[in-house]
Amino acid sequence: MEKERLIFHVDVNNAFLSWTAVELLRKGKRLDIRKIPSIIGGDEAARRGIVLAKSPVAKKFGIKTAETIYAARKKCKNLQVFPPDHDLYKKRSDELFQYLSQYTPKIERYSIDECFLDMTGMSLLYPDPLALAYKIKDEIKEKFGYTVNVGLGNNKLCAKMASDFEKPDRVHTLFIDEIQTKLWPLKVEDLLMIGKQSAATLRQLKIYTVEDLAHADMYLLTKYFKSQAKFMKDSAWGIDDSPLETDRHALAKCVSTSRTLPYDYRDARQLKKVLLQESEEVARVLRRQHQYAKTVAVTFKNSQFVSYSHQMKLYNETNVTADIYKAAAELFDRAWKEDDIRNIGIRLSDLVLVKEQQISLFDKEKDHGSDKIQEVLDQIQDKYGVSSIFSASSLESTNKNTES
DNA sequence: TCTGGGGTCCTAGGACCC
DNA sequence: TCTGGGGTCCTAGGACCC
Repeated sequence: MEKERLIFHVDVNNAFLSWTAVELLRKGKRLDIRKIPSIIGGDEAARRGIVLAKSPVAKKFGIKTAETIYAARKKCKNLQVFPPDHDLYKKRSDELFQYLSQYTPKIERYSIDECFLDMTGMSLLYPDPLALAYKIKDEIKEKFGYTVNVGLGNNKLCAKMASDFEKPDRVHTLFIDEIQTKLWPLKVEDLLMIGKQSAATLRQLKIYTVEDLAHADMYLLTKYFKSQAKFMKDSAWGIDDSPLETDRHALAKCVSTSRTLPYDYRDARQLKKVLLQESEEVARVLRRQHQYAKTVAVTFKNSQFVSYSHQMKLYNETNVTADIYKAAAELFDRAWKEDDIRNIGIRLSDLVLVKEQQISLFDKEKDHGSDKIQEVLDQIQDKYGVSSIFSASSLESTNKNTES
């Protein structure tokens, strides 16, 4: 018989807001913004005005993550809005990951503020899992000044569902023998991977709770959810065999970036200029990870909030800015509907770790040469900023096509 | 002062091949 | 005379996560 697994899920409560609160206190601010109606929100003037995180008090006013700050203010007049600080969040996230790594090397960084820990077979070291969970929770509070929820389960799904139960600053379990009492009473949309669309379809099928889903007719589910049906039904029974992905980041499957523009652009040159900057950014991420991309995509969101995209497969994988920009510019020319563009982005996918070397020795040498040059350029840019050197030539040469 | 940004995975349809 | 069909690759779009 296979041994039962034991998984912890650690989830920072209101991460962006908590981390900002701790930082403000550290800098001498008296007020703890976790205790007032407050949110972390994007820059409204830059048209990024949505709620990124909310305090428990703000939540009581009915404020929801991802809604507009405008809407949030309507719900709460004296709402305090603080800007995000992504560098700070990255630092806090690294720090937390380092701290948790002392308990097990089998740790998955699921997102900036969530980790899975595989504590299977560690009963000699930690005979009481629940006590360990409380220790972790309390240590984090004492050491770092913010609270977390810890969920325990026999797999990732259950651990994650458990950490979501009651917040903040709590430890919960959802072991396999607790599924019927703790999971089944929940609304079906509370289940991981059941979003708005799926929930709406399920409602039409008169499936409202996780228990309803657990007993739903498989034939009916399959008709509406195809291959997802089995996954959904398994979830309702707390079944999940997925392994921890300890090197998730190193094996990224895609790298992307996009910008909401300060106003809607309708000028090819202006839009391509943004694409060039974005090409540089995503290319550098690839180079840092020693990855190469085989597929390049350009994504658009127009003033009507309609999204569309075009992608193409390259003959040779690359992480060179000029190659990526060239592909992006070509895709732009093919795809852009000459509408007003609110957001434009680049996505690189089909990533590989090692470049498949080209036919001749000569090509190899050449590639090595350009890799070296690129490395030096990256170092200079790291030191003096991205705008210090820029291959303006690549912009000029590709721009000619659309100028006229 | 309306609606972010970075990801993963799946599906459907067309092209192409045998 | 009445239109196979399975497999693979590629692209566009969408659902879902934090």
